[in-house]
Amino acid sequence: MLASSEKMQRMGSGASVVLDPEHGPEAESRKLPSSQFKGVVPQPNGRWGAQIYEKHQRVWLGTFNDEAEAARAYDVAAQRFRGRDAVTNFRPLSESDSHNTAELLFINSHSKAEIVDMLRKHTYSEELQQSRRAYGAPPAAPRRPAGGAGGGAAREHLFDKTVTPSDVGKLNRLVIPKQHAEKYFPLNIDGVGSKGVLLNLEDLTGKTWRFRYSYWNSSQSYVLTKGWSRFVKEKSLKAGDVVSFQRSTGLDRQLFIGWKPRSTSPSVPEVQGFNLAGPIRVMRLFGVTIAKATEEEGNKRKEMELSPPQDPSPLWKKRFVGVF
DNA sequence: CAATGTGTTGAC
DNA sequence: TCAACACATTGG
Repeated sequence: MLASSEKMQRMGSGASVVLDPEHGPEAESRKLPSSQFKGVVPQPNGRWGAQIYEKHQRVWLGTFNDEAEAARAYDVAAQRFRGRDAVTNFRPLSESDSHNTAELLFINSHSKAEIVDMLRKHTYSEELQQSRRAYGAPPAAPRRPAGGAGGGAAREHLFDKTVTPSDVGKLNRLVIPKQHAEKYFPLNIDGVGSKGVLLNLEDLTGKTWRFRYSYWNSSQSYVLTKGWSRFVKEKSLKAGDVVSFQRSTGLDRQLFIGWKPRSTSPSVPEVQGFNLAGPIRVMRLFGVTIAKATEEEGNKRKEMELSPPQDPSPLWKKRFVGVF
């Protein structure tokens, strides 16, 4: 929604910078050349440092030979620290582009500390590259039919959901329980501003399913929307069936989706360790108790202005040492 | 010794 | 929040 306001941004002041009005020979090269990029500061040795501020404190993002490289580092950090509407040097990263989408998801899937660490070690690009193979993977990325045991990386089970009638109804959406959504599919951090991303998940047949994943402010819930109905249709999903989400533990963090039929047990359903407990009623999130009714249609409750699910960044008090 | 990045200040 | 600046600390 705010995309239009993403102008950009060279620092205004830079233009008129007076390059050292030398008084005379005495005026040594004392002044360092200031950068025209936001978050970039000159280093005595001619290199460039990148930094971002958070809560009155500077977070050092490392040093770089190339000024623009430092600026990009700042942009990445800004994206992670401040979300979609961060003011950046280059990026407005449109989420409609699957390529950028992948990067946004990558960024938001890592802690601030992790992102900063990558920037400082100059490994960000490399790690992003790997993540691309899992997420917004272009059709060019073929995958093994993940079937059997063998070979590749193992999968870790993320979570399951027993689908509700509305999950398989005409609404074309699957509600992902908040607790799981925020743990495994982190979206943009400032409550609003996240328009969702595309998730690629592979099923047992090796087919890749692409779902739009976003947060609905109106219902305070995370949902899979676009693409979901096709999955429901093809798998003939019915209320009570269980869908499960897994992820490769390998370097490529390919996501997988599976499902199994409803348990035959009439009372408390339970299948092979699957958590088939009923709908969530109450949960605590970051110390806030959240009441959540059963997923029903006319559940039009007023928005209750929860504190945004802000990343609890614990380790940004002073410096971050040994945090990684 | 050179490079890094922290301490600190003042402008915005 | 932010960059400028000085320099203590780090690392080879």
